[in-house]
Amino acid sequence: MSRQRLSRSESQALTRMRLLDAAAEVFAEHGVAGASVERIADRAGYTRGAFYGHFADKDAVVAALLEERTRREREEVAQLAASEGDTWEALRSWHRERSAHLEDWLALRLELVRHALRRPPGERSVLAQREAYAREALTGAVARELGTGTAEAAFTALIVHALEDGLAIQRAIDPGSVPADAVVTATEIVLRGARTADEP
Amino acid sequence: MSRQRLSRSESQALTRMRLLDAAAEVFAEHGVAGASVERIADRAGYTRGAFYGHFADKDAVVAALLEERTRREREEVAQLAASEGDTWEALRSWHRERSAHLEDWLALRLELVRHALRRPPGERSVLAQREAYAREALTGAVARELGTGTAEAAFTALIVHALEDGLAIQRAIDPGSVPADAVVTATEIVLRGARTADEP
DNA sequence: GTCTATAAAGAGATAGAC
DNA sequence: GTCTATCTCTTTATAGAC
Repeated sequence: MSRQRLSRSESQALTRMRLLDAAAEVFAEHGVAGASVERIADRAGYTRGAFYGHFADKDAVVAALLEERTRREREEVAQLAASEGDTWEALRSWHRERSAHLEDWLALRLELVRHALRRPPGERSVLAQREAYAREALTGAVARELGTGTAEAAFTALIVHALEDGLAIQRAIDPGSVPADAVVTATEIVLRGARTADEP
Repeated sequence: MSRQRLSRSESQALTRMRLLDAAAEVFAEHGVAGASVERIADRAGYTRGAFYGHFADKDAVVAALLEERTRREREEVAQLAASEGDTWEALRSWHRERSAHLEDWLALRLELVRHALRRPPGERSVLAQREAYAREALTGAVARELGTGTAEAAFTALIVHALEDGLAIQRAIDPGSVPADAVVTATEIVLRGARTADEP
């Protein structure tokens, strides 16, 4: 690598990645439907010709973006799960980091959710799998925290997972009314409630 | 009213309402940016001429829609709060009813959230006020349920409020993994956790 | 008030030059 | 691989008829 001339496939991949990142930004700003191919290419520093050299159309870039983000997230989660220390604490700091770019993240996330929901149920699988995977990881952490099996922990994990979106929305709408670490505090409350439910 | 000929202002208001309802549907299906004025007018049974007779442009109908839905929700919440019976149970059944048209509701809701987030923070007030009002109503109900003051109940109410969006998203993505009454069950868990937190 | 007609701009997608 | 040129279709918004 370093200062060497990029090989053909490397520069190809670079352009593709630049276009993907640009698309993510423009989607977040204007929405998928409101983002023109020209704007995306322009943001990446190219013209439309380059765009169509890498993607068949706008839908293709949405699909590619969803898969790329899903893959990236899988890697991050896998890393968290493999870490030796406190998995729960690791997940917490992950959320804290995310809250720094919360608005951009939420905007893109809502766009991808909306886009997935617009197609028939059978074709929502990429997003559904991403969600399932994230929830599985959370379920493991919750089960460990509560000292129960995964079956009992599943619903609690769902709540925690759902809170991430829900609180992000509330914080984006009115940052003053939602603390930056609301997810962490809320998760503690939910875990306490789940613990109490186990011992009636 | 009844079978009498509509007055001028009545028929005017009727057309406006039809256009608003049509806009809500089309926004939910195609997104605000993906919805053309012609589609909206067509859905309402008119042509674009009628549309431009009532709204300056597409942004105007989004603003009107947000205000109209906010007003409608305020009335519903006010009715709930005024009802003699168990306010909490009334809120629950409200959620249950909503889950029937969950996808449509969520689609429109996410569109309006996205649209609000696309403008500068100062201009998000209509949605922010709507959220604040809903949360206030919830805070009252939570305080009564926990037997605490509103200050202590505020954060718990925020969690419950956020869960509504978060669980709706999860259920829309994969209905099989989220029970229809998940909000109710989750709320019970959260309340239990909040109660335990009060008595350390 | 709502329709039809139309002007003007924007966007998707392809073809050919380099 | 990426650019410029171009074709076509869609959309916005206005103007004038009824």
